[in-house]
Amino acid sequence: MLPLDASNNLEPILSKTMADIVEARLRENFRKRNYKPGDALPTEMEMAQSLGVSRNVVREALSRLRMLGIVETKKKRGMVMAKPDILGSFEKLLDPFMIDEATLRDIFELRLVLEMGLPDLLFPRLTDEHVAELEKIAADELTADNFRIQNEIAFHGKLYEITGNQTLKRFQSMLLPIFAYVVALEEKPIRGKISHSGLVDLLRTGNKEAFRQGMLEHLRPHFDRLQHQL
Amino acid sequence: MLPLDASNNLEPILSKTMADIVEARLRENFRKRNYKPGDALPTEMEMAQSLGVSRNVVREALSRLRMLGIVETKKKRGMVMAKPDILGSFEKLLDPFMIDEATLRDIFELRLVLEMGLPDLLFPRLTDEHVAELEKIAADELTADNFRIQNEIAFHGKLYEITGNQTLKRFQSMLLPIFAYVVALEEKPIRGKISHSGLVDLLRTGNKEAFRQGMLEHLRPHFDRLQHQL
DNA sequence: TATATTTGATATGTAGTACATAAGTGCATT
DNA sequence: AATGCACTTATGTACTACATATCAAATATA
Repeated sequence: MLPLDASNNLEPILSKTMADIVEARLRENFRKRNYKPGDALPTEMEMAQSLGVSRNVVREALSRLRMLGIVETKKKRGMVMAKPDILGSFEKLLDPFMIDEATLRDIFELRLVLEMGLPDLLFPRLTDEHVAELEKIAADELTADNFRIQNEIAFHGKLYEITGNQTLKRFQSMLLPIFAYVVALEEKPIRGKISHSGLVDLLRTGNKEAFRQGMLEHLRPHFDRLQHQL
Repeated sequence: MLPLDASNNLEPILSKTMADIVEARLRENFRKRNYKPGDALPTEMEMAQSLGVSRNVVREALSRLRMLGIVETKKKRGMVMAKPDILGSFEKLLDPFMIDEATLRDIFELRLVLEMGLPDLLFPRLTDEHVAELEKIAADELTADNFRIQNEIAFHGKLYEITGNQTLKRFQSMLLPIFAYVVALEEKPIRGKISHSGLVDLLRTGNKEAFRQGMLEHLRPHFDRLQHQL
């Protein structure tokens, strides 16, 4: 009655638990049958019986899928597929506290790359209102140092927001703690030669590449740090 | 004996299960005590008793953390903290099959942004050997259409690889299926004016911005599609 | 007939017991 | 000291029991 399917190409012994196997089988099934959000699923007992395991094991597997938002359960109604909030789940993992330094640095670089590629999404969707909003934020740039980070976040966050790409915006928000963490690890905070106001001016010219170069200057201190690590 | 901590700012009623609560409490504890990989954890029974819940509930919560690679368990040795493989877990979520179209499109754009920001990581770390490897891949560009996608993947994948940023590289690999999926959704496959060979030539000049503009041309068909959706 | 109420059935959520299995620990024997 | 044995312990799995929420059908009511 072992559900260990014969397709089990003998990989490194790694002892999978039943819950692991059931989880995989369920995912596999969902995909094969092309379940869509809202579709009803069998009951826990039915799954347990058809897989030949205890309800306990099935519940452990379902608990995982539930956490990821892949399925939802109501008391009597049974289970239904749900549309998982990918980024929400991803957020649970992006805790600087449990990421090794090498990966933190990688993510730091990833953010820089995003920032440099952003203009190509930004400019096609930029309006005068957007520029006005950015200008307002940039005007607060020179207040007390306590709020400097806040202001950084507000300004760059706004840039992502303007792209209209919700996923990108949320992704950036999630990277913020990591960015802050890595920056805090390093020594003195240096400002780039180009300020937020300078960036707004470049935006207003409508010259995408000029803006990109401005952004590069704005981020220069961070890029310079990277060089030292090579 | 309700473990519902008072810090529970009253959010929408959302009925959390005990497993949800225990999971949150455990994470909270791990962070508070600054557990590091390898540190030993209490036994399931101890957790259950100290939290006032059944071992079943604790196991469901631990099962989730285990899936994410946050903890590891051995038969008698008890549990220890582990270093989670963020991207590995993220991969489980990035299945085009269960992501809604809006998000798919967002991710598609995200990839384009990455590609356009890449030069700033690429050039500082580029060597002659890298260029040679890219050239070799580009040479295969014009073979049968069956392999065109393969070749695309190989070339762009190589670019990410050259950055030396493992996380970025893996992230890009994970986005590939989504990219392919979205492209397949759209109509005719059009090639940009600039081929891979053209990009290699630009690389060789050492002119970062020229290369970036080349990349923009290479990706032009994709960017154009975006415009239509605005 | 249509609406409201009650009742019953059902699936999930939680608790608890039991036992198999793996893996340390320490004792005993050589 | 090294090997082998029994003992202990924590996880993995199975099973039972019951609370709770909710759907559905039957009943009562206007």
